[in-house]
Amino acid sequence: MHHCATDQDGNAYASGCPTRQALDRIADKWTVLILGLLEGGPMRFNQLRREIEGISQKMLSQTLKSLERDGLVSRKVFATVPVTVEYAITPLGATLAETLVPLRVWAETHIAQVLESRAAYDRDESDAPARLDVA
Amino acid sequence: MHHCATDQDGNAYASGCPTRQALDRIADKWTVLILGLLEGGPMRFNQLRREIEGISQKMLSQTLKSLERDGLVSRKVFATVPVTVEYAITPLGATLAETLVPLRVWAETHIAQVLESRAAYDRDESDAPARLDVA
DNA sequence: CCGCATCCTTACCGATACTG
DNA sequence: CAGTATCGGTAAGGATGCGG
Repeated sequence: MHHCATDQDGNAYASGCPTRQALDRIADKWTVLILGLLEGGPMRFNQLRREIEGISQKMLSQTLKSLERDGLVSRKVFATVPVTVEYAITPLGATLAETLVPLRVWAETHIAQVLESRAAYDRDESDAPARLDVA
Repeated sequence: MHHCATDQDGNAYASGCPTRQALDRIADKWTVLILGLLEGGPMRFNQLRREIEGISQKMLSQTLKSLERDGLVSRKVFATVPVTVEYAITPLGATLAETLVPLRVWAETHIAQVLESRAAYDRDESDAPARLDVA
């Protein structure tokens, strides 16, 4: 694996490397979810809001704006009586969304193992308290 | 796309859905980078620290611990004079790391377009401050 | 060498209120 | 309906120092 093309000083992941930049872009609570939804077709603001449980209006607005800024999502306004705004994924955004499909598949097939491991770890922690603290 | 198996109320992404849980797991600054490095073979603590530019000792320690807790990374201690600790990716972690390869590829091939779009957006912003949208 | 504990500053993000 | 603006609590995370 070659990691990072802009590697200047021997580090696999320099701070300005494309992987780091892409990660900084998508590594938040909502970006991937929004991209995943828009992959299925254009949606309106409050439609997205309803679909994504727990997102605030502020974060949805903010995330959509940054996605539009980065050319991953497009925004179209319709001058209807109460104004209508439709968000759609761009071709560029679609290429990104595609790379994230395996992640969703992994989640559905492996997340149970993760949760199980986590529970086991926590159980051992409380069984052997003398190891780290208390005592 | 069917999105979420645990969808109870019509939402595509319920808060307890596997995709959300997996996202919460990897959506941080460092997890994906560490997984990517360990995919190439076991590494010691300070070795990882050197490879990942900008990570603090605290975050590396913290992230490794949570990865171990979730069964994605294993930790092995060698009782050498100054103690040696080796981290390795687990089979489960490897399945996750594999799903993230397309993301790194995407980053290297498309991040330039994103940055370009971002620059164009910011340029238009300052050119036409009174403008809201394009109808 | 590995990693935990503490302090402290920042930024995230939800709640609320208000505009077009 | 589709946002923006502001406030404030909280948690992420860097810096430093200590311990095994």
